[in-house]
Amino acid sequence: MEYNPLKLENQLCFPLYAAAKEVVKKYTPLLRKIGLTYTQYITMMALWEDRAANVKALGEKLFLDSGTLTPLLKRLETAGLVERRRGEADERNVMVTITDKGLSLREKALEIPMELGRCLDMTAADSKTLYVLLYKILRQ
Amino acid sequence: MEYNPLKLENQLCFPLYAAAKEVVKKYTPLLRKIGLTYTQYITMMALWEDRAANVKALGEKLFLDSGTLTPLLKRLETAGLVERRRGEADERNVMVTITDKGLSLREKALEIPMELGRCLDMTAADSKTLYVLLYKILRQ
DNA sequence: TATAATTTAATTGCGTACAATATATAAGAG
DNA sequence: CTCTTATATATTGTACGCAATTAAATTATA
Repeated sequence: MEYNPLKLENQLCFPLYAAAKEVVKKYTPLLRKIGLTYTQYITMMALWEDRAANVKALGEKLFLDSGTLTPLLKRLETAGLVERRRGEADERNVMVTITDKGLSLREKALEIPMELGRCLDMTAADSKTLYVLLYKILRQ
Repeated sequence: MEYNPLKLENQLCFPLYAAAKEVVKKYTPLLRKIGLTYTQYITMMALWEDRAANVKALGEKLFLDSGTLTPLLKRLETAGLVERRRGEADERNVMVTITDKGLSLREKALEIPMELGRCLDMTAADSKTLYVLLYKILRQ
């Protein structure tokens, strides 16, 4: 029997693609409670770490481009979670700053990682291995 | 220093989400040559294995629902790669059948897995480990 | 066997994703 | 000090991706 490189079962990318979607799907009902999508959630996570960043820096951190971030940030702004302001020194930059409301949302989000962990059910060792391998891919 | 569950660095889902997108992005220029998106590509892969399947079966195999598949399959039909026909025994089903053109596209796609492998650059052992872990997630 | 419950796709609405392009600002070259 | 080049966002267009709903066909049940 000849090896078939186009068999779904022989793909590495397919389970990567599918697993990512399935896990994001598990987040959805949890994030709904705090009114965020998954992409908005990781954006807020970046801003919970550093209260301000320009679009470019956010994009590099989150692996997203302005085509995704600009409308997303406008939605977060409409929700009162962030502010967007053109940079004063360099007007090409748009500084995104988290608001008090955005900061306080963090308290409500604190339970989410643990709740998700419960429905993911992987050993610590497997999680660590997976984590390392995924960052190997991201570093390329 | 207290453990911060909401740090991007401490997430497992984030690199999963980001790596999946990055890998799909690597496929894009290769798939463009044969006129497919990544999702269309895995759909064709399913049909290269089994020349016909209904939407439900495709959805289960590919982890996609009809909201994604219906318009995607219509595009593949417009491109002449598949045919869609209501089932005769059970008219709820829509049978998707690959055309000759769809079958012959497989030849052009044969190089893609190897080309991608070259720009992914993981050891066989790492690939295998990752594969197993991703399917652990998918089985839940 | 009439009716209720289930199943299968399609549709709707919203939010990503991203390539390609446009626009505005800033930096660099001559 | 112009003119070119580079940089940072925004916009446009296409294609997902999925929750929720709808519609039609089938199956189960009283």
